[in-house]
Amino acid sequence: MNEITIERGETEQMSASVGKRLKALRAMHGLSQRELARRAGVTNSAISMIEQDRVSPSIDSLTKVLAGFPVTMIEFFSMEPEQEEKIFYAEDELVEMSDGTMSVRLVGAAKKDRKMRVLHEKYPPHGDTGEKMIVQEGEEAGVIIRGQLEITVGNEIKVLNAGEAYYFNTEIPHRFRNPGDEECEVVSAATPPSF
Amino acid sequence: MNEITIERGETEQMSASVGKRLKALRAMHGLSQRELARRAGVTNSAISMIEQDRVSPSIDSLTKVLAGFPVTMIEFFSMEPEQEEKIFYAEDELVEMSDGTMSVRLVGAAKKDRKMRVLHEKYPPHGDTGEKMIVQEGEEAGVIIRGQLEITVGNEIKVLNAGEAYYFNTEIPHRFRNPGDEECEVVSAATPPSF
DNA sequence: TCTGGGCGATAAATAAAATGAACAATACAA
DNA sequence: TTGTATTGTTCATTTTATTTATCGCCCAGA
Repeated sequence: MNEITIERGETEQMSASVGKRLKALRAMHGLSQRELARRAGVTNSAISMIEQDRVSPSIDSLTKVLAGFPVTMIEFFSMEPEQEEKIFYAEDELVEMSDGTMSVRLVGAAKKDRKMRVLHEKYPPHGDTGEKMIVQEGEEAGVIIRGQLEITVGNEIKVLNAGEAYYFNTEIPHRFRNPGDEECEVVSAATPPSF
Repeated sequence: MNEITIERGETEQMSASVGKRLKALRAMHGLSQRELARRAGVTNSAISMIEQDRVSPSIDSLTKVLAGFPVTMIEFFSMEPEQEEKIFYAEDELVEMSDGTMSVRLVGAAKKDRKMRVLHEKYPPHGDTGEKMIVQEGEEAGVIIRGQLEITVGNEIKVLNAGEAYYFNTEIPHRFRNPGDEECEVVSAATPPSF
């Protein structure tokens, strides 16, 4: 096998950005290297070296460092060094995803790499997500604002009224229906976002 | 300072079970230490030592090892079981998290290992999350149902009215305030859940 | 202008992890 | 039985990470 002589660190794959991640995370929390070092029980030098990607920290030391925030290992690796984007949305800026019958407005459509799908929904009288049950990996929750919503989850059915709420795993087949003669208004959130 | 002589590995916190995790993962895949080592491009000795928790692997080498399956760092640290739970919540079943001034009701409080924090909030006139800005890892979104809500995110401030919405990263310092004389009703979602 | 303190980076010394070459224990075939 | 793999482990050595002690820089305050 013809090996190429490489600079240290070239093998890095996902851990390539450990330094950048840590630096960004520290900036977000407004801590200096020394302050973080003190909280984490390591030296500022170690943090300096890690942030420059001049070393690949051991699980032990990275765990210690992250505990200084505190942030878990999972959160750390899930974190995407991101930046600026749209924050506020006027009612007509919410992306309309109407399928003809009901009104569905997506919050944060402009946001790249969203971790949730938040919707402002309006079911017309007798509006329905359809006969065939929905199945997706993830979780969904919502609050009924106005009117009534019949929710079927697995073999459970319930009509929720204004002020009531739900939270379930979307792997279970489910369906939403407005059984009343009045429009039903709902705000829901789901993760991970299916769109 | 009176140090206690400790066995190596006593400092371990969350990384304490790295060895067990790896061993279990390898068993699941039916690989020998040497076979995994070959795929991962490390030595079998390293894997042996890691599985015995006699060393704390560097991010570099653990990444290499996990690539042999392949399994991501996140998946590795996420390995856990799950179960069933409550789906529907009456209005008075939403867990009240009032801090005196404003009404905050948590959807899905009973659900273990929730990935979101969905709230039905009611800000009294001039209700406020306080002077000191909130900073947390994650994302938050919401829809204004009734009244007005002034939201400060970083150095941006905006008053949102009924039907308007927001979506932003909670690492950016932020604050919520009801500037009006009317109660403000909001449904919000955040991930990961802070409680 | 000087001083002191905090900042991040660095060099040399030390501690720890990864390698390479063994080892004993097991299993299985000749 | 013997021989030959394969398993996981151990140890000496090499390589890498972390600490200790500094450096130069910038800035607030005397």
